[in-house]
Amino acid sequence: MKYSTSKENYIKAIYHLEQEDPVVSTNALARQLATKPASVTDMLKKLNEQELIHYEPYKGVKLTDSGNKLALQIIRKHRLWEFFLVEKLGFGWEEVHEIAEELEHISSKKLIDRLDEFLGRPKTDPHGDPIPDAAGIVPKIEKRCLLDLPIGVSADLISVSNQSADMLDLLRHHQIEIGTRLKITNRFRFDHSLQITVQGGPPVTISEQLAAHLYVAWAKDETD
Amino acid sequence: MKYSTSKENYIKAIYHLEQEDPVVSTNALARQLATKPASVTDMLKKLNEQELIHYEPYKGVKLTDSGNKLALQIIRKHRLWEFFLVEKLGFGWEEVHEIAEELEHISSKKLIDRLDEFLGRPKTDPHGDPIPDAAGIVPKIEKRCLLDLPIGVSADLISVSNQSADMLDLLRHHQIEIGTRLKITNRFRFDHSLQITVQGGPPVTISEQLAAHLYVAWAKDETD
DNA sequence: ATTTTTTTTTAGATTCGCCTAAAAAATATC
DNA sequence: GATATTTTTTAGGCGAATCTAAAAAAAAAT
Repeated sequence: MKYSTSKENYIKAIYHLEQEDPVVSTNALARQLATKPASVTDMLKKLNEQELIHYEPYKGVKLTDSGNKLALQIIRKHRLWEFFLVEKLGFGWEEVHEIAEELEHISSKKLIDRLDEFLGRPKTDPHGDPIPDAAGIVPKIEKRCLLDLPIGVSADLISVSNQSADMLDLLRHHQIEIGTRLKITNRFRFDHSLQITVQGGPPVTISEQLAAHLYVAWAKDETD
Repeated sequence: MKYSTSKENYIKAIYHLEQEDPVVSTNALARQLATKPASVTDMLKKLNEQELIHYEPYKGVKLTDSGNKLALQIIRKHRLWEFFLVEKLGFGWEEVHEIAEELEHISSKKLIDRLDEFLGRPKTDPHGDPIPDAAGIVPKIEKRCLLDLPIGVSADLISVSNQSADMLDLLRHHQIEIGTRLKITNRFRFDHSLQITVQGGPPVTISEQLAAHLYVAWAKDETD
């Protein structure tokens, strides 16, 4: 089945909003899609007809199984293209989202499977988000917020939950990227800022705001 | 400036039809785009407003300079993506056209310039058609129809002017591809079929129809 | 338990790209 | 040069996706 770009964008938006709250509201969708609630209602009726969503007036919306499957296909395409753009074409993290928003609507399934293979079947995109496989299975990645990392324990940066140019600028300034080893050396109670070391280098201070967007993995016994 | 996929398709179609006849008719466009003449007239008015074409009712249509530039950008994208699909993802000739028809409408200019670089700035696509450069300059490729090749002169296959699966199937059967060295060893007057050698192998016979779609290059003194 | 506020839906338009049917212009034929 | 044929355009409509303004339903506040 082929769906319009617009419909695919709705499905993807519903998928992402469902992660926060299992029932998605018309207003939330309108905000996410930068459109008006009235337009959303129109579209929800159509998606409901096509059985991509469960929708009852005034009661919010959920993806059906086939809606979920579709969402995962689109996300798979988006993240594979992002990986391609960064790893093969040398784009920076912050540039790729917009381009991938277009590429994710290219329909050929064979294209995406070949691309996956060409890229070496990557498990995550450049921001560390997991790439669903052809069957729609999302690799589970063990990760926790940097804020939860105990003092003195080394951990590797797995993903970042904000990909604005501003944030990536700050990360670059601190020479932090995916895979970088971090260790908390001190916590300041006043503003909850953290003193950390980056790749074993000298300690630097980062804000709680920044740390809240960094996700890391560490082994239980990994004390260095 | 950003144009709709539909408009880009019109511009591309006009460009291709202009190669045959410098003035393009409404009917020819409708045929090419698999649409109705009335729809074409509607669109021509809009393209005229946007100064992509010169259009006067009943008098046919021509691209303006900016229309021409746009057409070349689209063709550049199409052919670069085709090259990518064949050379990097391992697609067969006959599969790539359709996919490239979608990819050619991705808007990022930076993407296409990076892709060009990644691919090694190829001069031709997998069918031997020239790829315009970023400035819209089309490399001139010396080539002549195989039918015009004198008997006994070796020549290399430069391009094919038909990319149907059926044609490519036949080429594959004869083990002919772009770059293959061909030599005519005999011509049969009855049906204008040709006896040729492929890469110096044993002589085989091909139809006039097939030969008419094969374009080759040979040096004046190249007698082997 | 009313009233107020917020959220959501309905009603009616608009733009885009396409359609069919009919009219008008250009071209070909006698 | 008048008539028939073909090509092109006009007129009026339709579905998709959006919008604004107004009505209706749900949720929050008093």
